[in-house]
Amino acid sequence: MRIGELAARVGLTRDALRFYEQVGILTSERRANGYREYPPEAVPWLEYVRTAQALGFSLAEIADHGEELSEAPDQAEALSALFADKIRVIDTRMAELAALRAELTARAGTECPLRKTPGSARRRV
Amino acid sequence: MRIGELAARVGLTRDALRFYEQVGILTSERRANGYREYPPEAVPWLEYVRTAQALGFSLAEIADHGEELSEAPDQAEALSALFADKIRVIDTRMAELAALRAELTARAGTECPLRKTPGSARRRV
DNA sequence: CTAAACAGTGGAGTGCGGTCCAAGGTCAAG
DNA sequence: CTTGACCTTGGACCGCACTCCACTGTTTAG
Repeated sequence: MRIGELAARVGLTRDALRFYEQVGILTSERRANGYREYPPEAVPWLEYVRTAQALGFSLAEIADHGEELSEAPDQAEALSALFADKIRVIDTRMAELAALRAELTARAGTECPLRKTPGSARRRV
Repeated sequence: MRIGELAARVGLTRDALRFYEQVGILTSERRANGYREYPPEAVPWLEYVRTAQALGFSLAEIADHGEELSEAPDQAEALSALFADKIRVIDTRMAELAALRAELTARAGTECPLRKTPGSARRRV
Protein backbone atom coordinates (compact mmCIF):
# COMPACT_ATOMS: atom_id res chain seq x y z
CA MET A 1 0.00 0.00 0.00
CA ARG A 2 1.10 3.60 -0.46
CA ILE A 3 2.00 6.03 2.26
CA GLY A 4 -1.35 7.81 2.39
CA GLU A 5 -3.27 4.65 3.01
CA LEU A 6 -0.84 3.43 5.64
CA ALA A 7 -0.98 6.81 7.36
CA ALA A 8 -4.75 6.68 7.42
CA ARG A 9 -4.78 3.10 8.70
CA VAL A 10 -2.46 3.70 11.61
CA GLY A 11 -3.53 7.22 12.38
CA LEU A 12 -0.22 8.91 11.69
CA THR A 13 0.69 11.63 9.23
CA ARG A 14 2.61 10.86 6.05
CA ASP A 15 5.30 13.14 7.42
CA ALA A 16 5.58 11.03 10.55
CA LEU A 17 5.98 7.87 8.47
CA ARG A 18 8.74 9.42 6.38
CA PHE A 19 10.35 10.60 9.59
CA TYR A 20 10.16 7.07 10.99
CA GLU A 21 11.90 5.86 7.89
CA GLN A 22 14.64 8.46 8.41
CA VAL A 23 15.31 7.24 11.93
CA GLY A 24 15.28 3.62 10.86
CA ILE A 25 12.01 2.48 12.34
CA LEU A 26 10.23 1.81 9.11
CA THR A 27 11.42 0.59 5.72
CA SER A 28 9.71 0.59 2.38
CA GLU A 29 10.14 -0.65 -1.13
CA ARG A 30 9.98 1.81 -3.97
CA ARG A 31 7.78 1.59 -7.00
CA ALA A 32 9.18 2.48 -10.40
CA ASN A 33 7.81 5.99 -9.98
CA GLY A 34 9.55 6.50 -6.66
CA TYR A 35 6.48 6.05 -4.50
CA ARG A 36 6.95 4.14 -1.27
CA GLU A 37 5.23 0.79 -1.12
CA TYR A 38 4.40 -0.80 2.23
CA PRO A 39 3.46 -4.39 2.98
CA PRO A 40 0.38 -5.05 5.13
CA GLU A 41 2.66 -6.05 8.03
CA ALA A 42 3.60 -2.40 8.37
CA VAL A 43 0.30 -1.82 10.15
CA PRO A 44 0.85 -4.13 13.12
CA TRP A 45 4.46 -3.06 13.26
CA LEU A 46 3.47 0.58 13.61
CA GLU A 47 0.90 -0.34 16.21
CA TYR A 48 3.67 -2.07 18.05
CA VAL A 49 5.88 0.99 17.69
CA ARG A 50 3.17 3.13 19.19
CA THR A 51 2.73 0.77 22.08
CA ALA A 52 6.44 0.64 22.78
CA GLN A 53 6.53 4.41 22.65
CA ALA A 54 3.68 4.66 25.10
CA LEU A 55 5.72 2.47 27.39
CA GLY A 56 8.48 5.02 27.38
CA PHE A 57 10.78 3.57 24.74
CA SER A 58 12.43 6.16 22.55
CA LEU A 59 12.28 5.85 18.80
CA ALA A 60 16.02 5.15 18.86
CA GLU A 61 15.51 2.19 21.16
CA ILE A 62 12.68 0.91 19.02
CA ALA A 63 14.84 1.25 15.94
CA ASP A 64 17.67 -0.62 17.63
CA HIS A 65 15.35 -3.44 18.52
CA GLY A 66 14.14 -3.56 14.96
CA GLU A 67 17.67 -3.67 13.64
CA GLU A 68 18.83 -6.32 16.03
CA LEU A 69 15.85 -8.25 14.88
CA SER A 70 16.48 -7.95 11.17
CA GLU A 71 20.17 -8.76 11.56
CA ALA A 72 19.79 -11.80 13.73
CA PRO A 73 20.81 -15.14 12.26
CA ASP A 74 17.66 -16.73 13.62
CA GLN A 75 14.91 -14.19 13.37
CA ALA A 76 12.23 -16.15 15.16
CA GLU A 77 14.55 -16.71 18.07
CA ALA A 78 15.71 -13.09 18.11
CA LEU A 79 12.13 -11.94 18.11
CA SER A 80 11.27 -14.17 21.00
CA ALA A 81 14.28 -12.88 22.89
CA LEU A 82 13.29 -9.29 22.16
CA PHE A 83 9.80 -9.89 23.40
CA ALA A 84 11.11 -11.66 26.45
CA ASP A 85 13.30 -8.61 27.10
CA LYS A 86 10.39 -6.25 26.79
CA ILE A 87 8.34 -8.40 29.08
CA ARG A 88 11.08 -8.09 31.66
CA VAL A 89 11.11 -4.33 31.17
CA ILE A 90 7.38 -4.31 31.55
CA ASP A 91 7.60 -6.30 34.75
CA THR A 92 10.10 -3.83 36.12
CA ARG A 93 7.92 -0.89 35.13
CA MET A 94 4.91 -2.52 36.71
CA ALA A 95 6.80 -3.07 39.93
CA GLU A 96 7.86 0.58 39.93
CA LEU A 97 4.31 1.66 39.39
CA ALA A 98 3.10 -0.58 42.16
CA ALA A 99 5.67 0.93 44.51
CA LEU A 100 4.61 4.38 43.46
CA ARG A 101 1.01 3.54 44.00
CA ALA A 102 1.76 2.37 47.49
CA GLU A 103 3.69 5.54 48.19
CA LEU A 104 0.89 7.73 46.96
CA THR A 105 -1.68 5.76 48.90
CA ALA A 106 0.40 6.25 52.00
CA ARG A 107 0.86 9.94 51.34
CA ALA A 108 -2.77 10.70 50.59
CA GLY A 109 -3.89 12.50 53.70
CA THR A 110 -0.50 14.02 54.42
CA GLU A 111 0.55 17.63 54.48
CA CYS A 112 0.72 19.61 51.28
CA PRO A 113 4.21 19.42 49.81
CA LEU A 114 3.78 22.59 47.74
CA ARG A 115 4.46 25.95 49.30
CA LYS A 116 1.64 28.41 49.11
CA THR A 117 2.01 30.48 45.98
CA PRO A 118 0.27 33.78 46.74
CA GLY A 119 0.69 35.46 43.37
CA SER A 120 2.34 32.79 41.35
CA ALA A 121 3.17 33.40 37.72
CA ARG A 122 0.21 32.52 35.52
CA ARG A 123 2.08 32.20 32.25
CA ARG A 124 0.69 29.82 29.65
CA VAL A 125 2.28 26.92 31.41
CA MET B 1 18.17 26.23 52.13
CA ARG B 2 19.90 27.69 49.07
CA ILE B 3 19.62 26.41 45.55
CA GLY B 4 22.84 24.42 45.53
CA GLU B 5 21.88 22.39 48.54
CA LEU B 6 18.39 21.73 47.25
CA ALA B 7 19.81 20.68 43.90
CA ALA B 8 22.18 18.26 45.62
CA ARG B 9 19.43 16.86 47.81
CA VAL B 10 17.01 16.11 45.01
CA GLY B 11 19.56 15.24 42.37
CA LEU B 12 18.73 18.06 39.98
CA THR B 13 20.90 20.83 38.60
CA ARG B 14 20.57 24.40 39.83
CA ASP B 15 19.61 25.29 36.28
CA ALA B 16 16.77 22.82 36.36
CA LEU B 17 15.45 24.30 39.59
CA ARG B 18 15.54 27.82 38.17
CA PHE B 19 13.80 26.49 35.09
CA TYR B 20 11.13 24.90 37.27
CA GLU B 21 10.58 28.24 38.90
CA GLN B 22 10.16 29.83 35.48
CA VAL B 23 7.46 27.37 34.51
CA GLY B 24 5.66 27.74 37.81
CA ILE B 25 6.47 24.42 39.43
CA LEU B 26 8.63 25.73 42.19
CA THR B 27 8.56 28.94 44.20
CA SER B 28 11.15 30.50 46.42
CA GLU B 29 11.65 33.35 48.80
CA ARG B 30 14.52 35.71 48.22
CA ARG B 31 17.16 36.68 50.73
CA ALA B 32 18.32 40.27 50.97
CA ASN B 33 21.18 39.47 48.64
CA GLY B 34 18.88 38.08 45.98
CA TYR B 35 19.67 34.43 46.66
CA ARG B 36 16.75 32.02 46.50
CA GLU B 37 15.74 30.43 49.79
CA TYR B 38 13.83 27.15 49.86
CA PRO B 39 11.90 25.55 52.69
CA PRO B 40 12.58 21.89 53.54
CA GLU B 41 9.20 20.94 52.02
CA ALA B 42 10.68 21.69 48.63
CA VAL B 43 12.43 18.33 48.78
CA PRO B 44 9.35 16.08 48.96
CA TRP B 45 7.59 18.35 46.48
CA LEU B 46 10.34 17.88 43.94
CA GLU B 47 10.32 14.16 44.54
CA TYR B 48 6.64 14.25 43.84
CA VAL B 49 7.26 16.26 40.68
CA ARG B 50 9.67 13.64 39.50
CA THR B 51 7.17 10.92 40.19
CA ALA B 52 4.43 12.70 38.29
CA GLN B 53 6.81 13.22 35.43
CA ALA B 54 7.68 9.55 35.38
CA LEU B 55 3.97 8.90 35.04
CA GLY B 56 3.89 10.95 31.89
CA PHE B 57 2.64 14.27 33.19
CA SER B 58 4.14 17.31 31.54
CA LEU B 59 5.64 20.05 33.67
CA ALA B 60 2.72 22.24 32.59
CA GLU B 61 0.23 19.75 33.98
CA ILE B 62 2.19 19.41 37.18
CA ALA B 63 2.26 23.17 37.54
CA ASP B 64 -1.49 23.29 37.05
CA HIS B 65 -1.99 20.64 39.70
CA GLY B 66 0.23 22.61 42.03
CA GLU B 67 -1.80 25.72 41.45
CA GLU B 68 -5.11 24.00 41.88
CA LEU B 69 -3.72 22.60 45.04
CA SER B 70 -2.58 25.88 46.49
CA GLU B 71 -5.88 27.49 45.57
CA ALA B 72 -8.11 24.76 46.93
CA PRO B 73 -10.29 25.61 49.92
CA ASP B 74 -9.36 22.36 51.62
CA GLN B 75 -5.77 21.55 50.78
CA ALA B 76 -5.59 18.17 52.44
CA GLU B 77 -8.66 17.06 50.55
CA ALA B 78 -7.37 18.45 47.26
CA LEU B 79 -4.10 16.66 47.74
CA SER B 80 -5.81 13.38 48.48
CA ALA B 81 -7.90 13.81 45.36
CA LEU B 82 -4.78 14.50 43.32
CA PHE B 83 -3.10 11.40 44.64
CA ALA B 84 -6.23 9.36 44.01
CA ASP B 85 -6.17 10.61 40.43
CA LYS B 86 -2.58 9.59 39.98
CA ILE B 87 -3.31 6.21 41.43
CA ARG B 88 -5.98 5.79 38.81
CA VAL B 89 -3.48 6.76 36.14
CA ILE B 90 -1.10 4.20 37.52
CA ASP B 91 -3.78 1.53 37.43
CA THR B 92 -4.51 2.35 33.82
CA ARG B 93 -0.83 2.22 32.91
CA MET B 94 -0.45 -1.08 34.68
CA ALA B 95 -3.39 -2.50 32.81
CA GLU B 96 -1.88 -1.31 29.52
CA LEU B 97 1.38 -2.92 30.43
CA ALA B 98 -0.34 -6.14 31.32
CA ALA B 99 -2.14 -6.11 27.99
CA LEU B 100 1.09 -5.46 26.13
CA ARG B 101 2.78 -8.19 28.06
CA ALA B 102 0.07 -10.60 27.02
CA GLU B 103 0.36 -9.47 23.43
CA LEU B 104 4.11 -9.92 23.43
CA THR B 105 3.83 -13.29 25.05
CA ALA B 106 1.37 -14.32 22.39
CA ARG B 107 3.51 -12.94 19.59
CA ALA B 108 6.77 -14.47 20.76
CA GLY B 109 7.30 -17.21 18.22
CA THR B 110 5.38 -15.43 15.49
CA GLU B 111 6.64 -13.94 12.25
CA CYS B 112 8.79 -10.85 12.39
CA PRO B 113 6.66 -7.73 12.10
CA LEU B 114 9.56 -5.68 10.74
CA ARG B 115 10.43 -5.98 7.10
CA LYS B 116 13.94 -7.07 6.32
CA THR B 117 16.25 -4.08 6.02
CA PRO B 118 19.05 -5.17 3.66
CA GLY B 119 21.14 -1.98 3.77
CA SER B 120 19.26 0.12 6.22
CA ALA B 121 20.55 3.55 7.09
CA ARG B 122 22.95 3.27 10.00
CA ARG B 123 22.69 6.80 11.26
CA ARG B 124 23.14 7.38 14.96
CA VAL B 125 19.70 5.98 15.70
C1' DC C 1 43.12 41.47 50.16
C1' DT C 2 42.51 37.83 47.33
C1' DA C 3 40.75 33.56 45.86
C1' DA C 4 37.32 30.13 45.75
C1' DA C 5 32.87 28.76 46.08
C1' DC C 6 28.70 30.09 45.89
C1' DA C 7 24.71 32.93 43.82
C1' DG C 8 22.29 35.90 40.12
C1' DT C 9 20.75 37.06 35.01
C1' DG C 10 19.73 36.56 30.07
C1' DG C 11 20.22 34.13 26.08
C1' DA C 12 21.81 30.50 23.06
C1' DG C 13 22.02 25.63 22.20
C1' DT C 14 20.53 20.54 22.49
C1' DG C 15 17.91 16.28 21.59
C1' DC C 16 13.58 14.39 20.81
C1' DG C 17 9.63 13.76 18.05
C1' DG C 18 7.65 15.36 15.07
C1' DT C 19 5.00 19.23 11.67
C1' DC C 20 4.82 22.39 7.79
C1' DC C 21 6.05 24.05 3.49
C1' DA C 22 7.59 24.92 -1.28
C1' DA C 23 8.63 23.12 -5.54
C1' DG C 24 7.99 19.55 -8.29
C1' DG C 25 6.74 14.46 -10.38
C1' DT C 26 2.83 10.80 -11.33
C1' DC C 27 -1.46 9.14 -12.52
C1' DA C 28 -6.51 8.40 -13.28
C1' DA C 29 -10.84 10.62 -14.64
C1' DG C 30 -13.33 13.62 -17.53
C1' DC D 1 -4.90 17.65 -22.18
C1' DT D 2 -6.04 19.54 -18.07
C1' DT D 3 -7.45 18.93 -13.30
C1' DG D 4 -6.95 17.07 -8.91
C1' DA D 5 -5.40 13.72 -5.82
C1' DC D 6 -1.56 11.65 -4.69
C1' DC D 7 3.41 11.22 -4.30
C1' DT D 8 8.62 13.01 -3.99
C1' DT D 9 12.50 15.89 -1.70
C1' DG D 10 14.94 19.09 1.37
C1' DG D 11 14.84 22.23 4.77
C1' DA D 12 12.74 25.30 8.17
C1' DC D 13 10.25 25.31 12.18
C1' DC D 14 7.90 23.82 16.68
C1' DG D 15 7.21 22.62 21.82
C1' DC D 16 9.22 20.37 25.57
C1' DA D 17 12.58 19.96 29.11
C1' DC D 18 16.37 21.09 30.00
C1' DT D 19 21.66 22.51 29.69
C1' DC D 20 25.42 25.52 28.97
C1' DC D 21 27.54 29.88 28.85
C1' DA D 22 29.24 34.48 29.79
C1' DC D 23 29.26 37.88 32.80
C1' DT D 24 28.34 39.79 37.33
C1' DG D 25 27.50 39.91 42.50
C1' DT D 26 28.18 37.79 47.45
C1' DT D 27 30.22 35.32 51.05
C1' DT D 28 33.77 32.95 53.45
C1' DA D 29 38.48 31.19 54.39
C1' DG D 30 43.32 31.95 54.51
